[in-house]
Amino acid sequence: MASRPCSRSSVAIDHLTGGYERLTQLRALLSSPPANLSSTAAQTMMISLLDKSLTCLAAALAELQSRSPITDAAVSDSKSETNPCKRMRGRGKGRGKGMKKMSWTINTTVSDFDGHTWRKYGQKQIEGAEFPRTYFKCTYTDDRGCPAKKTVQRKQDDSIIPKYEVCYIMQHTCKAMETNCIPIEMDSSGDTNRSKTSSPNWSNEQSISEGRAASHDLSPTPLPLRVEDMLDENGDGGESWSIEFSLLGELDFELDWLMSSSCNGEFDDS
DNA sequence: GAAATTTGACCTGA
DNA sequence: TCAGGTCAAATTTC
Repeated sequence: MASRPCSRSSVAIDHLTGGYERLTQLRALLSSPPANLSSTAAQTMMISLLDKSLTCLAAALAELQSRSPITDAAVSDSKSETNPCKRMRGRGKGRGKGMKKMSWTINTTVSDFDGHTWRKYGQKQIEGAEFPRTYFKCTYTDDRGCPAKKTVQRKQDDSIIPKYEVCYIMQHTCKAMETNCIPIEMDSSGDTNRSKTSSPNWSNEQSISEGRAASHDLSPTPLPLRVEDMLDENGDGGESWSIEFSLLGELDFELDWLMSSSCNGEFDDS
């Protein structure tokens, strides 16, 4: 049983708490929408709340990533051959030093919420997968040397809303994350300042935005908000844990933290 | 014209 | 040998 990661970082807890509070407020808003608000304004507020929740969660992830001790337990326990996070060994041109990188996965219906800009650099049909895997790297990889990458794998799912497994690899060094938990401004101006910087173009039929759009079609019916902290029970000492959120029965994302780094702090061989 | 995306080829670890 | 990650030229978009 891995030590509870929450105890490692009060900052991460703060971010998680902030995200939870916003989700709670969102639920309250859905349960009893203010009568003086138009449906459009209410939806705008909901979207704003949701976006801020997501940025808080992303900030928590970043905090945990930057503070977590390095261990190779998770890597050695990699079982999933289709999970890029658990398989990353630096294949490809000019690589091959056996680099192992910090990574974590998020199962989500909204994969473009992380507030970063990404450039697609590849797409690959993965064996056994119905949909191709898409490879992104930070827009600033070239000019700022930011090592952050992510892969997006649409998962086979019978539901209408597509689900994606987003694997983040390495942390952004290009800029401070735009993920600080900002005090909620419960205005109804309609200006949500929604982040439009991430994933500017989801290629092909990969309508990731489609999932986002669907997620915005929120029903006023109060639905359960569930936050579960599910620590890894493998008991192998690996720094692996996940937090699953299920919001409104429509939006869900699972933070599957995997410390897949074991190179004594050398995250990259570049 | 610059930037981003597409896509086939290439490379490497398993 | 194969699967998967990356490169880079061609193409598309703004």
